[in-house]
Amino acid sequence: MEPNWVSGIVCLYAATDIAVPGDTYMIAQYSPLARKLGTFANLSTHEHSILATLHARRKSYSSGQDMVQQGQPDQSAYVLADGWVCSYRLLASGSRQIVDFQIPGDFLGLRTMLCRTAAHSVEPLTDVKASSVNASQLMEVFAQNPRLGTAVLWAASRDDAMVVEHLVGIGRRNAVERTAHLLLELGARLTLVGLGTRAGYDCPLSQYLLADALGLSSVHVNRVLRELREEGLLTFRNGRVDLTNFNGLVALADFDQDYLDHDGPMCRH
Amino acid sequence: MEPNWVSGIVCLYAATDIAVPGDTYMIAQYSPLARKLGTFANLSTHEHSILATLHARRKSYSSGQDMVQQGQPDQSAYVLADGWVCSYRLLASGSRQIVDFQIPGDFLGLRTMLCRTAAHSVEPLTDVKASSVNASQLMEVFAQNPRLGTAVLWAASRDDAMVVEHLVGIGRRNAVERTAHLLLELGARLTLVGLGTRAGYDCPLSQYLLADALGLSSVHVNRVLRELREEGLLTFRNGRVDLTNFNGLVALADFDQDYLDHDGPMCRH
DNA sequence: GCCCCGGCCTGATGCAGGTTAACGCGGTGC
DNA sequence: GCACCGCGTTAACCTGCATCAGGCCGGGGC
Repeated sequence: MEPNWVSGIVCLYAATDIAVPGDTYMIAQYSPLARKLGTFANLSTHEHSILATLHARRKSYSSGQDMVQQGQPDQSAYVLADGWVCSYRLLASGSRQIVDFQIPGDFLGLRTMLCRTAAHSVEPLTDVKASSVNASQLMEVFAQNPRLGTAVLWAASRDDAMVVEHLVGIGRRNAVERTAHLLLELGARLTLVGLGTRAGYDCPLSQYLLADALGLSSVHVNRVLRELREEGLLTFRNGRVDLTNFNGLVALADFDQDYLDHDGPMCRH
Repeated sequence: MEPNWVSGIVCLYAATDIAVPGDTYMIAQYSPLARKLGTFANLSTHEHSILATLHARRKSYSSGQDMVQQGQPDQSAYVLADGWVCSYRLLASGSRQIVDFQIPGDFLGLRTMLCRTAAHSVEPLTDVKASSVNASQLMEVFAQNPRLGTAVLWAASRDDAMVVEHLVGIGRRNAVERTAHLLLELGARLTLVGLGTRAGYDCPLSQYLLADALGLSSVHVNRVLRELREEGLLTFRNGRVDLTNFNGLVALADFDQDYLDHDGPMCRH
């Protein structure tokens, strides 16, 4: 038998009870996914062990080789354990638009799993470790533990919010603001899974990739990065982003520090 | 008792059986929502009557007055019965980006309902009739009839696909292509609910609104519309869009006619 | 040693689209 | 009647970014 999306949504919606704080552990030892969900709701050891089952079928992919191709029907989703990935759309003109980057702890293709046809391609940017999660597996987790389900849906809706944020950025922010915003967002997301701090993070993106995500040419990305460096705001060199002046960047980019972590269903004010 | 998202998702996922064709009726008499979902899966009279219950609590809103404000927690969603609406984000700079327009048959704020904080504001562009749907009501529909639930989730994921499409457009298409694409997309969506044809449709959008959706200035939108008119591709005047040369537009905009209607979970090839 | 290639950096030039500033027109309030 | 306002339209000017073109550096193959 295959479980069922609708009643899953139904259960999840009611599942807003909070874990007993005493029932939690240090999260440093857990997977990025567990860390991420843990910032959203304290997770019990039992819940951590359920999450661990999602990592059962781990595979490796090397950079360059596509994981999902635009238009292909594909039913399984992935949880990214290690490495960076991007999802993008190709246009007839040959140019491409990167819709989002995925970092450890992120889901890949949750939506694809639902609508059965990939709306965009997915390509690893580094060597990648990911666990494939099929629908029934995920559904069972949801059914066993609605709180986890809520957390996962929260994560998914956070991803959507980021797509909207990129839309707003490309539509209404200039190149410098947009670049600063993207790099701050990546920083915030990486910090959530313990891979970055306010001071900076390691970032395997080339200027070409940044360009495709920002809707700019790589030449102009280069100029923008130089500007940001000369203004003493951030330095991006040798695969490392240093947020020299964090507050200055936040002001420049009109970055909402909260939108990534504090508006989940369990964090009502 | 309040039903629950997770098990709802779980049920929905399995619900891919197709309605018995004999069990359907002419759809002309039904609501836009029913027409839209009907193009995706034949609906029985029983299913139509369930859908009708969603329109129980109908309200009117007049253009100008906001329905949902950015950042406000709000738990109810809406089904749009009549009129046009837009969802947008305001920036600190004062400019705004319209994320999407909603037309009759569309849901408003499904995502907001899930994550409890509005990511963007919603404003009626015309006088509007909408039915507010709270979570438990929707969940009950899902529980009673998973096929309907699947259809609704399909509609929701189609909306997401459109946001991605807008992102791609703003990032990588020029003003003319982007404008043509948006107007074609609106045409396709309106046709689905019986409010348009390949020849054209009524459209209450001002050039200012188009500009905010396309990431352009209104002056430039004017130029672009003139170009499209002079090329004999489309005419937008007095609240009416005439698609003079439909195929030409599709070619110009690299418009994928299928992405709106034929990739739902029930339409696997 | 060589070449090749991917990534970074820079300058020159051109154009798409922003900005500002007008004008016209229909509607509406008084 | 006039004044006002929203919307469409156009022209003149300016600029942010693309495009083209080339140089630099480091790593890998041989």
